[in-house]
Amino acid sequence: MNKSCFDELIEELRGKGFRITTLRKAIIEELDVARKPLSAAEIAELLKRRNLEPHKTSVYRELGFMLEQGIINKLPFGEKQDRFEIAAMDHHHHAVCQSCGEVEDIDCTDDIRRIEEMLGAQDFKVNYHLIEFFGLCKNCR
Amino acid sequence: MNKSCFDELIEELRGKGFRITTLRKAIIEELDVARKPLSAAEIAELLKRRNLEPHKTSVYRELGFMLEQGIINKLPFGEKQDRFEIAAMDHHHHAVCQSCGEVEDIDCTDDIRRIEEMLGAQDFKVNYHLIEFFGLCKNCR
DNA sequence: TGACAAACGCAACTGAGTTGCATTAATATT
DNA sequence: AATATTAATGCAACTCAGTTGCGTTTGTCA
Ligand SMILES: [Mn+2]
Ligand SMILES: [Mn+2]
Ligand SMILES: [Zn+2]
Ligand SMILES: [Zn+2]
Repeated sequence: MNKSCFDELIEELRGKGFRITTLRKAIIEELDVARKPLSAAEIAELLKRRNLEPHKTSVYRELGFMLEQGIINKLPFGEKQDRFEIAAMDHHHHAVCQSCGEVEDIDCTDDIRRIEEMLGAQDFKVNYHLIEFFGLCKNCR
Repeated sequence: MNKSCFDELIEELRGKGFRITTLRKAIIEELDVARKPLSAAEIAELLKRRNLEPHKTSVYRELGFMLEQGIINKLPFGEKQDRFEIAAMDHHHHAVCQSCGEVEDIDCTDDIRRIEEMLGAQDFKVNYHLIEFFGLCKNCR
């Protein structure tokens, strides 16, 4: 259970001279509370429940901004929409339930390191990797 | 070095009663020769060099058909376009060069199995996984 | 060689994400 | 508190990958 990072992120942005807008706070908070990768449409839906209805352009621009600032990561799950997750947690991957959509964080650093060492030995320099598992969670199987 | 599977695939389709059209043959052959994941646009470009200029609808429909038949797999690399690869090779993953686009097949079955066993122990039943590495190949680093 | 359905081409559409530009609002300054 | 500055926003129009409906062509087989 990773702790909230809302306050730290807000302070980081304020410190860099960026404005703390209603939308910015709300998106960071939703991502922080969700603690799992959300699509732009899912974020928009969550914002609606707070009576915020920003234009989709603003949501995408804010997500783009947060990516630039390294606050979030973009995770392609092989769906049509991209998904976004708070970056301020230890590097990890996911087990995604195809039935209920639940997402479990998984740590497989050691196993991945082994693969990347093998690639390194073949003179391939890994910059990043895409590693996600899909199936059925314990509630849905 | 995996051997060609063009003839087997054509016979399999003929046996199932599907027609062997110019486009169908050409797409299978391009994927078979390329031996790496190709996007629909890349396939269209390769077809042009054979003086075939099918409508993009036909390319997408043919790729859809081949997916249904299990002849190819769709691999989301986190790019805008999907990529497609002949399925008739042993299950594997890729090291993709971000500079020259070269793709190396990699076998990391043992390491992945370890992760999936861990997930199984947590009662998560893995159906499939998405595992690709991105970086610089030995020629580009 | 002709009949038939699978495959094809075309036009129009969809849906996620982007761009240019005018307007609004968060912050700094007075 | 009022004002100036410009980052952030809203809107309309766009892009681009992929899809759909439908009429036409063509591979296969009798
Ligand atoms: Mn996560
Ligand atoms: Mn491959
Ligand atoms: Zn589930
Ligand atoms: Zn390279």
